[in-house]
Amino acid sequence: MPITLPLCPVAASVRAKRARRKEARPGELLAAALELFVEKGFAATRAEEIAQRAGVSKGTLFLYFASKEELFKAVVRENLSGRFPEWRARMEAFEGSSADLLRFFMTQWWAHVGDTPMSGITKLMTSEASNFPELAAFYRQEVIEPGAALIRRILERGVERGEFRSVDPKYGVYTVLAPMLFLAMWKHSFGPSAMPLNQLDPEQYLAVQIDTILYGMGVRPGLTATLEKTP
Amino acid sequence: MPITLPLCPVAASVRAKRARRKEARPGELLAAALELFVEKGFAATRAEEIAQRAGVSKGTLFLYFASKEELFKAVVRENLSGRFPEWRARMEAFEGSSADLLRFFMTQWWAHVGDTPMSGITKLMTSEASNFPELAAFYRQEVIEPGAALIRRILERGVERGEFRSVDPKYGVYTVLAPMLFLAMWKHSFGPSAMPLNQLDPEQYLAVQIDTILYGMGVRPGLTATLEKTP
Amino acid sequence: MPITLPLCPVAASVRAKRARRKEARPGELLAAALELFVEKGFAATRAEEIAQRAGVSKGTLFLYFASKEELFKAVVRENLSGRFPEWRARMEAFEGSSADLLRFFMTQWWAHVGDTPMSGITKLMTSEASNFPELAAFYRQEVIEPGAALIRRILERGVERGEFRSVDPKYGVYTVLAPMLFLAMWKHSFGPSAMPLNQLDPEQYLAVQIDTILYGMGVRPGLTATLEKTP
Amino acid sequence: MPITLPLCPVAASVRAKRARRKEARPGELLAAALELFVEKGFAATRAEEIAQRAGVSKGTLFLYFASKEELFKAVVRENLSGRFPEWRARMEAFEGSSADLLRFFMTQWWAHVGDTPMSGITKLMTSEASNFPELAAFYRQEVIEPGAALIRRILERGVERGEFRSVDPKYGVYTVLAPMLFLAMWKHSFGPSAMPLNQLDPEQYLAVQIDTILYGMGVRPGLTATLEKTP
DNA sequence: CATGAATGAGCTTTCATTCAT
DNA sequence: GATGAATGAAAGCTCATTCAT
Repeated sequence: MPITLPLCPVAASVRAKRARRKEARPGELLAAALELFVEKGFAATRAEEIAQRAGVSKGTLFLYFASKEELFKAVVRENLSGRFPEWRARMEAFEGSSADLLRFFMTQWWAHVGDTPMSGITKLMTSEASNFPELAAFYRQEVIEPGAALIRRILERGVERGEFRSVDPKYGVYTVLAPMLFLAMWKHSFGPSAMPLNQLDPEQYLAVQIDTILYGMGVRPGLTATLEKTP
Repeated sequence: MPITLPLCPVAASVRAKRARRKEARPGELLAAALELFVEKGFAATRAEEIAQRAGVSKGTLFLYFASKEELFKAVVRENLSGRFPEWRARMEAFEGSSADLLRFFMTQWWAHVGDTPMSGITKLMTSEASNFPELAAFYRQEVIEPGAALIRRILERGVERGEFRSVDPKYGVYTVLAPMLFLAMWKHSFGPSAMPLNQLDPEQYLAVQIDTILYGMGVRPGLTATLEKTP
Repeated sequence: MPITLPLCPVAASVRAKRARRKEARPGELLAAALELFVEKGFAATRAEEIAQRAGVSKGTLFLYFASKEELFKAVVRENLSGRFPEWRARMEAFEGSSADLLRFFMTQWWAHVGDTPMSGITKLMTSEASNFPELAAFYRQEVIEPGAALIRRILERGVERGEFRSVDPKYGVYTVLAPMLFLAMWKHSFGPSAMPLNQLDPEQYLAVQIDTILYGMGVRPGLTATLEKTP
Repeated sequence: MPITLPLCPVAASVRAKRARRKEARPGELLAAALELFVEKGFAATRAEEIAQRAGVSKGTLFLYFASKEELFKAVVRENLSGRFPEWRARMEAFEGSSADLLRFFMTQWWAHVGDTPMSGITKLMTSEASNFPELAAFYRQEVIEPGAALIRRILERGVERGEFRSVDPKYGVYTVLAPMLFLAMWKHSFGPSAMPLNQLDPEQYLAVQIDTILYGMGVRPGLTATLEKTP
């Protein structure tokens, strides 16, 4: 009479449990690191504190990440650069007008980056870039360049399809980038100290920015697909 | 027979020199600290380096400032420029179109703040705001709010005079503020490390931003004073 | 109906393999430890590395040896070659001239000890003697003294047979010992890092040493059996 | 009426006292470091311990030496490499026979290096060379090469003046070097564990070695300046 | 028995701050 | 007042050792 699988239930469960634990560690550490880096900055965050928040000891952290810098890079990869392929694909697959695509891009950024702790990393990198040149180079290569490329393609798409007026491709990118970076920085700097009346509502802020950019690109509301033909 | 003073001519001259410079000390320290804090951030700047650059010893620094934090606060307070009344007056006196006024405002800001070490304070405060919340609130009240008010008046002027399309007064301000803060931050963070091809030229950047903003406000180039003459 | 054992064929085979190798474990660990201790010294050798090279886990190492120190002691004890009686017999049986015997002794040492991993133990013990005094005394008694006795007998034979000039029996031994120990140490310390031009060729080195010693003993080349025939 | 110098006795004495203290520090630290490095090896010696033994705090050590490695290098320079010029000059100025020069060289080495804690550094470097390649390279360049050059010149002098038989210049050096290194190593390894009867007396040891080397070089006692003319 | 994830004491180095001079 | 030598609390990282599985 055949004994049903698994052949070794006990050993299997043991290995599974261990594995599950081991696999969970990096994630827990990455989450703790993200929180603390955002809260206190890269330099001011102690490795032991990260470990503590992740519920492990100092040594364990270095079992999974070779150094504090590597941990930081992993945080960025996990939350930003690792997701670019997916984002790029989604942008490529977008079928609506370029105005809608830009709107989609910026609101998606807010939903998935700006409104999450990851926006703190953006602020942090901007603040500490000059102190950690290696990290800055990494961030530039893994986040800024791909991000800029993504924006550039959106703008080119708009121009190619006759939806946007022609803009300098290099500086046009900043027209989109600046409001996003501003929002990330604001949120983690002066935003929190604002009086209730002066609070900046991110959604409204973005809406106005998007409107102005699109208007600036020559897109009139309600006339999304046509471009002004005036002299 | 009385021994003529001073007993030690050398020491005496040193003392004289010291006395002469004594009142200048805090200022020199603040200037040195500003430079270094901007260059490297608060945490990464060593107290000794500040003292050195100010031409005094480490001990002297702590004679004038109880701690590095107190020095930081003093640096920011010292650099809270009180020029807003003057700027406001100049803006009020401006007689050209509102588009020209906005252009004037932003290029003037670049000439007198953005392109000077003053922009370092902006970068510094934005970077360290979360570590010095009271200071951030102070800076917000003394610098940001007045600046925002100035921008708001320019926009209102444009709308009142029928030159700009009507925008949300609160969030329209950020349309102007964001590119400026972005530029100040960029200049002190990723800018310096960029490859020559990726270098951002501030004047060109600002020109494109201004164009887009104005275009977004409904202003067409060459038609500066009129709005929406297109069909 | 009885369920045929084993319940877990895979685990069972693992267990079998383990059992088969179980007795080999300490030996494999000792061999790996010898190699690594010699290469890098006691302090610089990591326990995990030893385990790895022995093909077991870190935990297993501590199952067989209570601590790294105990492992070190075991390594040295394990390698205290008991070949002295055999060597002594061979020396006693030697029938040629004492000069040839000395030459034979030193080249044999090189062939069977100096040029083998065994010399590592000499280097290791010499290096770590001050950290493990009891072990050093043990090594001295078990290896050095018998070795010195062997050399002493060779010298005495030469003197007795009128082949060597008379030398202090106690310190003459070191005339032979020093070049050998030097070679063993050099090989494991500065030798490997020497520029090609500075490389020391052991055979040539030994040849010159032997020549000088013999010459120093009054033996002239080609006149091996006679002493001091010169005016 | 002239006031006699110094113009500022108090300030001068203060400065002097401070200066004396500051100047004494490196020496105290170097002495403590030498002791401890010899006692426990490079890796096993903790920086704090060195500081403690020198009577200062951990931080002070790093005020004078950039790192533990630099401290070690300074120890070597202070005690070995820094003295080579003087030693070389003394050897150059030597006017006696080459046999006496060699004897002089080796006994001087014993007096000024071998019989001092510095011999421990020799042993230490030989033991740990493979662990600290940078230090090993430094030691080779600053100590071994100059030392070997010195010995080579002595041998060449003897051969040129017809006092020594001609020997391979490369391996001849080791004939002199090996007994010295052996003695240094012995003293710090197996020497201390010897029974009183087996104790090696360095002076006697060296005397026998020198005799053998000279005899090996063809020098007969009492005939120091003439070389055998036998076929 | 064997594993390897986890631990935490321990190490070098930095730097704000103090204080004798 | 001014100095700068001295301090010692951290911080990042390593690795022998433990122990749940």
